Amino acid sequence: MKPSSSPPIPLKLATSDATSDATSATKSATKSAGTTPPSAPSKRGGARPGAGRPAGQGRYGEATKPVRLPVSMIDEIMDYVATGGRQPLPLFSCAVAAGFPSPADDHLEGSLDLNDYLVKHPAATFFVRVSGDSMINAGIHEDDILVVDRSIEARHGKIIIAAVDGQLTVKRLHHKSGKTMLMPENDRYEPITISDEASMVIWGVVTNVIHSV
Amino acid sequence: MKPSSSPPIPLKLATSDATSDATSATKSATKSAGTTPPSAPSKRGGARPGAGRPAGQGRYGEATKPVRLPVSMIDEIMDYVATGGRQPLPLFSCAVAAGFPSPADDHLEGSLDLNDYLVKHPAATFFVRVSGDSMINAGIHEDDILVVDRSIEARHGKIIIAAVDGQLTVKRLHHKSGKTMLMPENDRYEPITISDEASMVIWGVVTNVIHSV
DNA sequence: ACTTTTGAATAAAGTACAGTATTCTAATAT
DNA sequence: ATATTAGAATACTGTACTTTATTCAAAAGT
Repeated sequence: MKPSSSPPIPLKLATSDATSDATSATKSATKSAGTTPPSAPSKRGGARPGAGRPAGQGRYGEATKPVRLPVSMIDEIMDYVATGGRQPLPLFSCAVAAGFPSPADDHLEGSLDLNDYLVKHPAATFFVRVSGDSMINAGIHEDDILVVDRSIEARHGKIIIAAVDGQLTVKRLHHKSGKTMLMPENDRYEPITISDEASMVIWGVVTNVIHSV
Repeated sequence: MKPSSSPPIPLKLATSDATSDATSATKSATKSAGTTPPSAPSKRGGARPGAGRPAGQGRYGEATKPVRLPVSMIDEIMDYVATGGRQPLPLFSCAVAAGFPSPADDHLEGSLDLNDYLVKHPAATFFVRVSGDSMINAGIHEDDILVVDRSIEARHGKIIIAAVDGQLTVKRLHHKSGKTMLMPENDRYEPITISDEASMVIWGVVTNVIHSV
């Protein structure tokens, strides 16, 4: 699928090459000088400094440099470049503005890159799609996507992803007087007591919940 | 693979300049073979097909091609390439596995790229940081980040970002019998009736809520 | 027989170059 | 005076070419 909805790069169509044969034109003019009166050659477009194509008129509005890239990634890279690279999108805030009516800038907090914001440890991060509503009071709903970081230590009170009896669950981890429990946040569910620590494998700590409205 | 099976004639042009002194000296020494016996040159490393550096031994393990890139993005691109390009992280699911104990693969749903998932229209998307708890029952908490898409039509029932009297708010949009209202989802707040449509500017429709646990 | 040395073969990498595209102005035409 | 045109200047672009790096096996050494 090609989600390139916004083409910010103006692609210029290659026109045919009628205009660019300066050399041959000059040559023919020089050659024809013998047959044509010497005054014939047009004298338009005088020689002068400052003529020529201005810089920054290229596809990218700036200088370019050839770089070698693995062939398998070239398409993806071109896409990446065409969409302006990593796209930190603007971040606004609902905070009460100083005066009003308030221009957009009064609300502008800066810009935000989702990957930077949500994925602090790319090699240790994965996602989990939620099923069930056992953590509804923690704001975790069915079909939400959880951002999970394996590199964060699973401490008491953290919301974790754990495999219990081969079943993947999201619960809040409780360590209390030597006992380990997995606490749901929904009155209709009961806490799970972990009698044998070996029967539970903690996959990681939930850092964010992504909910679709 | 390589359409040109015929080996091109390897012509080496002596273009080096810095070494020209030494080279020419050596050359002349070598060339003036009168001094050196013709049998002298070592015969090791015999000529044979199949010798040479194997393909795929380069930095990327595959063929490369020079591509022109805007200079301002080269560093970023090299980073992008070095990290393996866009990194769709694994997505798991809590769904009940067929058997157990269940290996991780039983839960693997695929992979997910956050930007693809959350930002459908990059040019029309921005983020809003939430303040206040007027939408708490919609699962929107203080300091959550909202993903907002300007290109989605603000219909009745959608959660929207609107500027009312210069104040940015998130509410559910109600159109009812010709009246427009902004509905909070928290009993402690009152609906806002929009008497003058001109006093409200709808910025966009909320598509996702990102919550930090 | 085994190890070490050596140069050819070949791929990788970077860059220079030739060809192309574009703009500006003087010369010409209206 | 105004509009049009042609040509020079110069930036953009892709790729061919040079240079560098690496591997392999034959030859030489032990």
